[in-house]
Amino acid sequence: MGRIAGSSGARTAASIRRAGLRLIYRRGFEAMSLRELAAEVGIQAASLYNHIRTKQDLLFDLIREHMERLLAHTDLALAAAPAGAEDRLRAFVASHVTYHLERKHEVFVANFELRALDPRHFAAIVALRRAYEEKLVAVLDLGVARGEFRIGDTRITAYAILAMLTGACTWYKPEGRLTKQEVVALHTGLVMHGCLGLAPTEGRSGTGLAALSRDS
Amino acid sequence: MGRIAGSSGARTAASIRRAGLRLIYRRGFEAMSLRELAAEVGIQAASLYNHIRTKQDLLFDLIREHMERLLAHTDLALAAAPAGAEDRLRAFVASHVTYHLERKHEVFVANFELRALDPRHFAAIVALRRAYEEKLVAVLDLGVARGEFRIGDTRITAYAILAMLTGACTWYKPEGRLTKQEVVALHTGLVMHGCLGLAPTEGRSGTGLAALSRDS
DNA sequence: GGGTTAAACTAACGGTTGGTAGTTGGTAAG
DNA sequence: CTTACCAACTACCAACCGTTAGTTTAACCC
Repeated sequence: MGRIAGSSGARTAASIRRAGLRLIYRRGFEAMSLRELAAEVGIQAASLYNHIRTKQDLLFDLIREHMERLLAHTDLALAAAPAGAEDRLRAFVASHVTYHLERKHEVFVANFELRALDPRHFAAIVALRRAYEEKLVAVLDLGVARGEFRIGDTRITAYAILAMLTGACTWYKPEGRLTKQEVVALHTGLVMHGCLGLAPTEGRSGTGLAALSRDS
Repeated sequence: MGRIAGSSGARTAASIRRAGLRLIYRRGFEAMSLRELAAEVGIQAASLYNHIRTKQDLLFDLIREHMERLLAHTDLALAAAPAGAEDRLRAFVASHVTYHLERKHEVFVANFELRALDPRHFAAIVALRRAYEEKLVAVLDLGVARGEFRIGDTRITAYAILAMLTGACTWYKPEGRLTKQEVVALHTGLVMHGCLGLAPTEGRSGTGLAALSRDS
């Protein structure tokens, strides 16, 4: 048999990427075999090589593409936000959560299959991640510089915020109890109050509201 | 060759678990081969089967053991805490972060290799995870009932908090810039202020402190 | 419509995988 | 001091892995 009637390179390539993402998400990169992927697409395993260079390259491309889209999305959101730190943090949180809730598979793969990348590819992705984290750190630094935020260490706080926000897409289901907007609002509330609050105290404090007013 | 001079079943079994945990953490469960594991332990692959039933069972045992230890650790911390919601939340956060920073490998495996479990084992672990989450939800519910916490949805908030706290052990390094105590303090601050603050508002607010005082 | 290219196929490669069978010698209880 | 058991070994499956080679046919371009 040769080429199949109606087949199109671009369509097959897209199908491979879509199926690959889903399979890696569900079974893990190492656990997914190329025969399995090919079956999902509806072609033979060897035919995959008309569209990908290696299995490793497929993973790398998927992750890199996701990271670049994420960076672009964030730049857009931040560019549209006012100059104030609180507004920018709000914009970042909303952008991050919204984007992540809509890209569950990509997020999972990009976060938890990094170790399957070879050193070269790994370094490239880590650089992109770093660039992304830096955007949040910059917002937090701005807030600290302007006296709007009370936080201990902006980098660690950024990591904590990102972990919290990203975590949402491990349990979020579109048909679930909460709407996307509610999830965004809830996380925005947690982050804003976490950052606007007091610096962590080592001692005991009274009631929450008392502790808050102590600083205002 | 038969049994090797000085070999002991208990010691080998422990060595297998230790090496297995490290290898699964570093390379992933599917990527780790039993020959690789055996080499790390210093025996032949087939000899592993004197100590484990299957590869799958090794993973399950490692995760289950971790979850049970985590539950016990938390129970202890909560039992020692006062009855107030804020104190109990503080105790939970400190317990969780401390324990997790010390068990980086276990945490990673227990969180990200769940999909490698077959349905039976998967269900068992999910039940344990649920039980753990429930402990935090209970603390949050208590705080809401006593009017100490201002949060939207206790279950989602619990997920968000857990994601944030657990995230710490993906970047924490014992020899790093911050001490364990500082990491605990920082996360405690974020969580406490996040929970003691306002319920999330949909509109825009002024400065952070103004927003806080609006509700107090 | 002839020639080129794209995209599928079949067949197979060397290597690895988790797991089993059967054997052997050290360990320890009686 | 015997004997039963434990924990290692060697040897070997059948299945599967990612990948390559070579072939065939549909689609596209001039």
